[in-house]
Amino acid sequence: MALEHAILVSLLEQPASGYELARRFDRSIGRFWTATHQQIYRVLKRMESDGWVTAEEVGQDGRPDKRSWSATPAGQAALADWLRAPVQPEAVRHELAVKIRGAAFADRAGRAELIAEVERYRADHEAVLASYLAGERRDFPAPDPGDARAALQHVVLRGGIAYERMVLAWLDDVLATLRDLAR
Amino acid sequence: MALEHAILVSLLEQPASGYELARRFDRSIGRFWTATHQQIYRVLKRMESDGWVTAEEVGQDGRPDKRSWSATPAGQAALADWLRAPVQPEAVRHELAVKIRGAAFADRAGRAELIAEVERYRADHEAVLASYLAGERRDFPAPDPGDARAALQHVVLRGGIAYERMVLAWLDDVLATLRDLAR
DNA sequence: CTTGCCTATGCAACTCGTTGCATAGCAGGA
DNA sequence: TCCTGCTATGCAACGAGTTGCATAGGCAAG
Repeated sequence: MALEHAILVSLLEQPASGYELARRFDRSIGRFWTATHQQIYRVLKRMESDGWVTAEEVGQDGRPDKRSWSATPAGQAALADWLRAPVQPEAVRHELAVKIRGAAFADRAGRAELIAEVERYRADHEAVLASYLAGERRDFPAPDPGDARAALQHVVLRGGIAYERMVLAWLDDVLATLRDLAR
Repeated sequence: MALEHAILVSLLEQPASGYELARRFDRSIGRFWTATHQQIYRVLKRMESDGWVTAEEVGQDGRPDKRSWSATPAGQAALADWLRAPVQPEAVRHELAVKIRGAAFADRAGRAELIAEVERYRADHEAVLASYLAGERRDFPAPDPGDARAALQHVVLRGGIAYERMVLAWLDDVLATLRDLAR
């Protein structure tokens, strides 16, 4: 599994507590790798016993103490090994595609409800695209050819933007098809 | 979970044995919903006890007997209920994106190996796109406005085609970015 | 004639991931 | 003052998904 490696990347970019990691997985990283706080805490513990990460107790005032995690050299080496391994074929789970094919076996009312649901779904993706574009303007206003980390983060973000644009165009195609059947 | 519903859609399109379903999940349906034969057999059994599907023993000569499954009216009703429910947010697991951000913490040699791996990955997606386009020519040579099932299958396939084209364009962007860092 | 592959179904063990719950201090609003 | 919500960590139980293996007949190639 690769959750370990996603955590390593995140910690190398910036050390963090389990809680902070969980929020990153809700926001930025979670766009291409989801994880709940439970998984993160459990995996961090395993990674600690493997020597991939170390924790430092950080006292805070006005807030509970936290354990700030960093990747160790052994962790970075494990990441390097994993980078060299072949990319696993993705396990796709595209629920909406199943529903669209399922619409062939629904009645008029069911299809009308599906159209409404696709519209809601489309609005969600429009919001995601807007937040990606805002993030791009904020974090990458001018390309810096010397900054490898920024260049790599930016190309991943461009992938997210391209994905969302593709999804929106396809959803328009889906809506046109569904509406055509309703006539 | 939605594996039940993916199976219902597939059986409504065409009754099948567990084995045949597994092959469909390897090929066409598996492009947007993966499942192994183990999962399929187990879920079919549960669906049978829920009354969503029924089996018919089919003797074959030259081959082992099989159990041909069909969706029941109760199964079709369950599918209709599910179609009406909100689409769950997808759990994205995009390993390559993690690796690309991880490349910021790899050395020259590691990045060179990642470039080779991305090229291999790109070739895979090029092959998938070619097979989609061949399938489109084969199955949808001329649009038939009266055939709802075909129209819906076609729009899902167009989604797959759009996805693969987007991925290929993005991988070119990724390769250009990685090669730029190697200079 | 043996070896490997395809059809066809299934059990058992395991890992991964989710859900529900618990604790605990502090901040801000009704 | 009480209630809600945020930071921060974690246990326990469950369900989903994977991996390895087993069985069993037929077919084709070497």
